[in-house]
Amino acid sequence: MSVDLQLAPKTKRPAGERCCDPVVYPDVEREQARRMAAVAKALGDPIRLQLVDVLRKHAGKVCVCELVPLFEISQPTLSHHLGKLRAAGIVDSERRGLWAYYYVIPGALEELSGWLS
Amino acid sequence: MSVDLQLAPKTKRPAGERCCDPVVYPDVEREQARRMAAVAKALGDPIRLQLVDVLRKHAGKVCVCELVPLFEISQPTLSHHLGKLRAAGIVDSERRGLWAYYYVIPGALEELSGWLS
DNA sequence: CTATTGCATTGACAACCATCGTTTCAATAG
DNA sequence: CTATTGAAACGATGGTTGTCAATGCAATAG
Repeated sequence: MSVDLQLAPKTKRPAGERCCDPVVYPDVEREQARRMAAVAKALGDPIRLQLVDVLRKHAGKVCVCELVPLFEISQPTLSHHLGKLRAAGIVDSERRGLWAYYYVIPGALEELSGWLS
Repeated sequence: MSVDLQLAPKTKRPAGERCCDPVVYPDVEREQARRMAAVAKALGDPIRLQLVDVLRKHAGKVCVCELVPLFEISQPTLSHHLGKLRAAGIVDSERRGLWAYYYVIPGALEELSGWLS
């Protein structure tokens, strides 16, 4: 994430003049921003953030039935949240018999994490 | 962010038994999750994320009129986005003369950044 | 001082998307 | 067969995102 904009001088000007010239914004930036915003948006719910937290701790895999009692929401709602995290590319699941085991995809949070720090 | 849950064993069980016992979830965790999710939510839009990026780069202050030409949205819409970032405690503004200068509040992203990495 | 110009915020509104529960269903195990 | 897990479908509610119009302020012009 590097922008390098040519910002107009922030000095006082007489009224009647334009404030600043338009600046082109690189498209690459826009794509990166779109990706990172999608991840951030998926994390923008306390339940989903806690879900990711639990899944990251238990690096292996956690079955959905173990997640349900942690939150005061119904099982279908939890399933819905997991589906959103999966759609955002943050987690994935693996079905073994009756149970579905979720895990955080390695590196899924790297881009955002790197940009933030 | 430390959860320390007592997860039930992920072994196969005969049908007819409950999958796992309910587990208490620490309230402290919940508050942290709520705070970080609020920040993530504010960053969950490409425009807002790029706004934060630009403001972080120009650590000083950038006037709104310089931000407008960077995005293909109207000025009021940009103002709304800035308002959301301010409501989330990520940025603040300072008015000098005609212009409003925005800056990222130091440390505003630290908690989320630390949890992510 | 008053009028005018320009920057930024705020409000109202339409269109869209998210959240959540209830119900339903496919798949699996006994 | 029955019981269980987890996901999909539906609808009700509420929140986002965007525009335009109106307002609040600062600074210059007369």
